[in-house]
Amino acid sequence: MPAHSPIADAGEAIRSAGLRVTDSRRAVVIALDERPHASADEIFQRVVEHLPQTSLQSVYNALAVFVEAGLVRRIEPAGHPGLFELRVSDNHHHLICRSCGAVEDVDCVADDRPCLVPSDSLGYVVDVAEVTFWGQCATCAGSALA
Amino acid sequence: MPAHSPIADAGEAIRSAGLRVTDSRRAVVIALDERPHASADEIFQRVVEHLPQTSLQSVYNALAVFVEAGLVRRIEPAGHPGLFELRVSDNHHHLICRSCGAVEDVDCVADDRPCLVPSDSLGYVVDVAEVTFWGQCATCAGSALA
DNA sequence: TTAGTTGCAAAGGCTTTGCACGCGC
DNA sequence: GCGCGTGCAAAGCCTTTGCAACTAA
Repeated sequence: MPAHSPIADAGEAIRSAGLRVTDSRRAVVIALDERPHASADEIFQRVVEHLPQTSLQSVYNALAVFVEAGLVRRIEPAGHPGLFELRVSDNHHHLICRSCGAVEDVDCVADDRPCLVPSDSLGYVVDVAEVTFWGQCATCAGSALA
Repeated sequence: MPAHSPIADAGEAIRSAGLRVTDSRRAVVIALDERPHASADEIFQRVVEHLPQTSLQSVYNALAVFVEAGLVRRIEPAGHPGLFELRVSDNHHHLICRSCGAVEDVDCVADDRPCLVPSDSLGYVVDVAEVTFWGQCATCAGSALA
């Protein structure tokens, strides 16, 4: 398992988003950095390991604030609890396994980003295009020969 | 408001999906046909107008069965209750207003469907690509000058 | 007839809210 | 010191589940 280049300074990331730095918030950022596409509960489990007195509500609270500040992005696979991911700047999409719920990042198909422009914006001011590919991962597709 | 060509025969649509036809199911299909992108509760409200004894659970039940049978598609805008739509055959995407929650259908950008193929499928067997454009509708963008 | 559906009720999961104490700045 | 953030608790919303009576085929 790669060291996936841990975040340099979680506190700095939080501060530069204009937010106050606390232990729990730092722990949430680190947990999210270590494991992208984690659910609120998974993040909570990880945070508690280091800060046992942390509450699940604080994690939700931190996540809500991060999403608001644009530090974190929330994705919600239909039928599964919401997932959170740290990286927000690049334009990537998601590949989700219907069977096991695994989530993978994939880059946008073309560099002129065809997916980012709707055929008719109907007067809408569009800021984000979210693309989700649904299917089965190699493992699940292999075990289910249906 | 156009008559949006009401569904010819709701019962037939249900039957050809291999399902048993009941009053509530027909009412759900009609409600969905009259108002695409409706939530389970909205559908329930409409169904109750004609079939007062119908329960919300039956609506959920019918919707679940329809989704399973491929008659209905479920979309879930982050932070909002799940929405349901009848048309499933064509390849269209959604434009969602963050402010008022309005949902519009938009066609896929290109006819060779660039959005349907991830840049790297990582061994996944992809069956559906879901594209959601987030933004603000003309009305909301106009009232909020932020 | 017979299996599939309904209606009623209750539980369940995920998430948000309210309030007093404590900590970052 | 001031105000935001935390922790604890409880409520909230949306959705699913269980079971007896009913209805489509």
